[in-house]
Amino acid sequence: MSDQGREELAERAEPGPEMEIVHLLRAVVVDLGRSTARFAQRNGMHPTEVRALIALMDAARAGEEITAGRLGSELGLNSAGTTALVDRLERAGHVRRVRDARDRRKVSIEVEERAVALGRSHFGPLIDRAVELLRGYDERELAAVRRFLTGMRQAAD
Amino acid sequence: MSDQGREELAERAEPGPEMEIVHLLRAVVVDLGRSTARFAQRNGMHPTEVRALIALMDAARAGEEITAGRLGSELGLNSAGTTALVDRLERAGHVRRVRDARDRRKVSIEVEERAVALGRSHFGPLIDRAVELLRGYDERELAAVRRFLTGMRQAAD
DNA sequence: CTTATCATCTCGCTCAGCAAGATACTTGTT
DNA sequence: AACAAGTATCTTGCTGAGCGAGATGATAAG
Repeated sequence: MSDQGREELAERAEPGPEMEIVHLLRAVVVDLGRSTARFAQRNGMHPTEVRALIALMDAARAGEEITAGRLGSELGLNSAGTTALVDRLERAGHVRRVRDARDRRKVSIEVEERAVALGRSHFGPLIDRAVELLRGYDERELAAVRRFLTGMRQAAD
Repeated sequence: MSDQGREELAERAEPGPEMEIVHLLRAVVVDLGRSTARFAQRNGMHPTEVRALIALMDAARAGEEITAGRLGSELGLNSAGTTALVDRLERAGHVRRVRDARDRRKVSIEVEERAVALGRSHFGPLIDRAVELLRGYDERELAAVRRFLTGMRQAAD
């Protein structure tokens, strides 16, 4: 037990290459957050609105219809907040409400082309840069990055 | 010009292993954000307050004194918002104000031990998991992850 | 000693998000 | 068919984070 304690202490004192990467990942998360906030502000949006658009585009890419309620729970908003959010997005012309034909209580949210283009204009270059970087990687290096990110994703729960 | 357009279209249609990793990184950012939000809520904090604590601990690790003003600009808040933020953190006992002895206009912010422990209780396991994951990596794999993260950080500006 | 500049704080306001409840539609039961 | 219960969204009134403008206190320059 006291050996265990001493080992842990030593581990904290000596950073090592693993800790460097942990801090690097945190820095990436912070910096991407900042970049997203800048994008939001430049376009008169709240960060939550950007998060909503990203969630909507993700769903669209996966071929899923997304309703107001599902969007809200995805973002951790209650129903009132969700309604207000969709109102703002709709007023800004980023999104449109479509009443579901089968279950007319449901409202599915569709992203306007305009919003997709806007998002691409900001995140496109960033994505291009990432792809460019990764093109120089061989199979084992790609696998290493993939494994690390997948592991971090699971650890976040 | 139309050839260019067709090529671009083809590139979007065929994702490739690079795009998979880009989406994975985005997912990690989103999931870590969610995890941070959960931590904030469980402890009755606003996300901004958590961001502030992280910024303060970063500064402390780097051995820098951080003033109210510097913290505010780090977080993109104006002076009024910064004062309110520090008020809340101080009231919750996460932080204390210390008037600078040399320039008595300045107020440097110091993190209480309690807040450090709280942060460790949530992010500690996540960090441990990351270190554990990376222990299995050889030098080239570590370098690949490091290069990718560093590149993404630079691209975020 | 006066004026300019800087760091922080105070005041009044705006607006995102919450809690509670209303409205509209669907499904199951008798 | 009629009614009750459940589900999805919207409405209302409120709390509180953050902003703009300006006050206060401290330092620096003339």
